[in-house]
Parts: sequence; structure tokens; C-alpha cells
Amino acid sequence: MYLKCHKIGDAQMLFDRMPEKDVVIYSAMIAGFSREGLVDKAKELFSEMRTMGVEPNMVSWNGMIAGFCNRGLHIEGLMLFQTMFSEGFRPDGSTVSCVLPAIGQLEDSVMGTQVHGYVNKQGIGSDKYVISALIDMYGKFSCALEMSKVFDESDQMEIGSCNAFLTGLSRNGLVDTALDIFRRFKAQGMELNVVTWTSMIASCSQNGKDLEALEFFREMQNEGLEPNSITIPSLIPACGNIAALMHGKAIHCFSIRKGILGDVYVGSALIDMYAKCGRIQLSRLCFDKMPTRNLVSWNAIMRGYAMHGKARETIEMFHMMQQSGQTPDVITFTCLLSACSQNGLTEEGWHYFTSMSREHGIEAKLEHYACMVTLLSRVGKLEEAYSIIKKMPIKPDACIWGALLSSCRVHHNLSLGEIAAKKLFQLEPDNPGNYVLLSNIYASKGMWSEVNRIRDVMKSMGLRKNPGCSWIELGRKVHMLLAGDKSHPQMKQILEKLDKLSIEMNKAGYHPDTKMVLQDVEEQDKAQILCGHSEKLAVVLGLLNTSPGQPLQVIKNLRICDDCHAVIKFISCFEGREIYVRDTNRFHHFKDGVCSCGEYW
DNA sequence: CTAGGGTTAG
Repeated sequence: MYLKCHKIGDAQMLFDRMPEKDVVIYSAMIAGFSREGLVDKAKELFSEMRTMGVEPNMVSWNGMIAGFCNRGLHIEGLMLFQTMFSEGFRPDGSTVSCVLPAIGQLEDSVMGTQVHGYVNKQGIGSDKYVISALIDMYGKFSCALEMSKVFDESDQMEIGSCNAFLTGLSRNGLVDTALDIFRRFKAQGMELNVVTWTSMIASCSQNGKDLEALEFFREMQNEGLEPNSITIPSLIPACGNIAALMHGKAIHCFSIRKGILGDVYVGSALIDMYAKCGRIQLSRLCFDKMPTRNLVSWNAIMRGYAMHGKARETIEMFHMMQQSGQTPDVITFTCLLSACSQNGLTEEGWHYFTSMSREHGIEAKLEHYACMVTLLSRVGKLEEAYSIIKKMPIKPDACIWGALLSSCRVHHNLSLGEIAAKKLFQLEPDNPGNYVLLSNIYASKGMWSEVNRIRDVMKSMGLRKNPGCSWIELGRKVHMLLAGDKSHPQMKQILEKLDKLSIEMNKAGYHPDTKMVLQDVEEQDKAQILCGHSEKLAVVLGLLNTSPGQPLQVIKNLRICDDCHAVIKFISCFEGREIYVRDTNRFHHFKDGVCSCGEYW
């Protein structure tokens, strides 16, 4: 009874007072500790029972193996599985269903196939736990075919296997298929559970379907299902991705009501969400209030500060993290280096870059080199950045060359820009962004024939600039604005307002950037040029629908363009608004005509 | 027939 109520302490007290203990009582207690994640305690009992002359049976072994596998100690679990086998036990459905997820995690497909064979031989292939574990494993192996085969041969009304199948599909890039099948399940009147809904929410928020994730959340509650402490952190990233602050806050309140605010995953997800919504102070508040923190929480707050260009705070958190005894990982250093790179902190950047492997035993990865390239380029040391690329022990990828090319655009460096662009055209020939960047550099030098040449190349390859897209949350609704898309009901007002603003801007001595390169390259619809870029539209929509003085927040799927940057600086001053624009990788905080990025992005 | 064990969601 105590074990079933998760009162492990009470159970242990009773257990300790028992004079005579048999296999059953030992097994119950081992499983109890395993469920609570107290593997060491379980291990103690497992060896104690043998010294007390009680031989472990199947159930004792299974409890022990479950303990290891559920705690992420996959290798230990699998080793025990093999020991059990060699001691003459024949693992049953329980054992196998614990061991399969571990095999999937380790991507040991040889062992996976062996165990699948064993399952068939033993005739336990119709056990529902085994089936869902098999589906899960093949999903983790990226064996969509094997996975579907197991599912097709199973009872398709068994919710566990259906859930494993849906997750497996999304995991293998087949989100849309998963969505279709989910709808089919629902139409068939199948009893869906929290796991099903959570899985769909997670698939959406991990695959750019953020509005859909929010919709699923509402739908599951309409169906009378209670979201739990796994559902919530699966949903929160969706709010951050589209900077839906009001939705995010509502879910924050929901977590308080559900009493799950103390959960590390919930807390860490909130930190990340508030940071992405431009509210870094709220991130910090959530962080400070967390009862327990882990690596994810520390990385979340550091990433938040880095995203906001707050290098001092990022470094301060790093010191606090070390004082707290938390060991950093690769991501921690990415946060540190990206914070340094945005602020031109060359000395600190080099310090963390070198201490990373020397003091922390973490090898620098591509993203760390990319930060160093950005950092050195930012302070004008483009040649030094290039020499790092030439010397780095890993093959530079598109991120590295992209970092160099972007910096060359900022510094109008043609020779290195051409080198970087050439590499990028080989690495990712279909990415229109690279062509646009190089063309920007040519345009800044007035080399119009080169600009035209690139435009022709793009045209012949059928490449178009990715459509710019911006989001703004107004009241309870998230508006999406696509560059050149006139379908928004308030578009007429938006254009009128933009007109008025441009008159004011001209009066103030602002003239649109003559290097309107993108349009030169593109020659896209005149309409798009007239409407302006999506971030401009979103900002103006915000101006129209909020009261004066209220801050605005816009997010964009691409790098903000020079012209929009200049226009928004003007608006922040002229309209007296604080405007936050979240770019692909950082925040621009416009206030009184100045932007926090210091003109470098 | 027989106490005690398991899968799928972050």
C-alpha cells in the first residue's frame, strides 16, 4: 500500500522492522526503490538478499533492471540483463519491455534485432508492453519500415502502441503523417490518453507548428483530459517560439494551479519561454524561485541572457553555476561564447574558449568555433577569424562559413566574403540566404553587374529569397504577417500609417537605404516592395492596436534587414515605444532611437 | 490458482 502511494519512506520503515524477509517482500521493495529512482538503494537490497540466503527470482531481476533502465543507466541495465540470462533465467515480457527502450536509446541495432528475435522465439510478441517498446525502439533507430511493420501486425486499438507509433513517426520527420493518423484514430472513436495528446503537442512545438500545439492543448482539455507535468513543458516552447507572451503567462498560471511549478522541466521551460518573449527579468525570477535546478535550468538562464546580448549577466550566472557545484556542458560554453561574441569581449571569449578543453575537458564543437569567428570578425579581425577556420581540427560547416560571410557583409569585406560564399555555395547550394548576403556586399561596393549576375544565378536555379515572416501577439491572438501578403484585414490602415511614418522620417532627414539590395536581386512583385518587409508590417500593426507608450514585441524568421532596422529605430523614438524584435538568433531592443545590438548583427 | 515486476509523452 505504501509503495503504491509513493510513500517509499514509510514502506522502508516497515520493511526494516520485519524480522523475516522473503523473495516477495525483497522484490517489492527493490521495485519500489527503482520506481523512485533510488537505484543505489535497490542495488543494496539486491545484493543483501543474496547474503541473507534469499535467491532472487524473475521479479527481483526485473525490478532491478527497470531501476537501471528508467534512470538512464542503460549500459548497466543491459549488462544486468545479460547476467540474468547467463544465470539461467529466461527474460519475460516485463524484462524485455524495460530493456528495449534502453537499447533504442543506445541505438544498438544489433542487440535490438537479437532481442526482437528472442521475443518471437519465446512467443511474447503479442504482449502489449513489448509491442509498444518495440515500436519505440525502431523509432529511435530511425527504422520507419520495421516500426510500421510491428505496428501493422499489432492490435491497432491498443493505445500504448498507437502512442509509440505516433511519436516514432514525428521523430522520423513524418509529423504530417502523424497528424493525419492521429485524426484518423480520433475519428475512429479511440480512447486517447494524456500520453497521446502530449505526444502530439510535443511533435508540433518541436517542428514549427506552434499554433497547432496551442490548439491541441485546448482540444485535449475540451475532451476532458487533464494535462500533467509532462504536457506542460512540451507546450511551453511553442509559446516561446512565437513569442506568445499572454499564452505563456496563462500556462505559467496553469502550472501554479496544477502545483507543478516546482518541477525542474516546467521551471526551465518557463525560463526559456520568457527569454524568448523578451522578458528576461521574468526568466530570472522563475530561475530564482526554482526549488531545484539542473544543468538544463542553468543553461536556459544563460542562453536567455546571451540571447539578450547581456554578456556580464551570462558570465555572472556561469560563476554562480560553478559555485553551486553544477558541472557545465557543451551548451553552457555555447552560451558563454555567444554572449562574448555579441559584445566584442575578445579577451573573455578566448579565455572561455581555451579553458573549455583545458579545465573542463570539453572539446570545442562547430558552434564554438562559429562563435569565435563571429567574435573576432565583430572587432574587425576578419583575417584572424579566417585563420581560425583554416586551422580548426574539425571540417568547417555551413554555420562557420555563414558566420564569416555575415561578418564580411557588416564590414563590407569582399575578398573574404567571396571565399566564404564559394564554400557555402558548395555546402548548401539551395540556401538563398547566402546568395543574398554576397549580393549585399557587391551592392555596398556599387558592383551592380555582379549583383545582377547573382540574381541571374538564383533565377536559373529557381531560388527565391525565403519569404520573410513575422509574428506579433495582440490580446489573445497571434498575428502572422508574410512579406508581400496583403490578406491581413487591417492592411489598408497599416499602409496608411507606414505612409505617414515615411513622411515624418523624410522630414527628420531619414532616407531609405539606397542599397535596397534584396529587391535589386529579386525584382519580386512590386506589391511586396510597396508593403515592405514583414517586421515593419508587424510593428505598425502593433502601433495601431495598442495604446500609446506600450512596448511592442515582434519576432521574425530571418535576419532583420538594414532598412527595417533603421525604420524601427526611428519609430521607437518618434512614437515613444520600446520595441523588441527577435531575429533568427538574437534580440534587438529599440529604445529612443537606439538599438541594443550596436549596429552589429 | 499463487503476494512482487513492465510500454508509450519532456
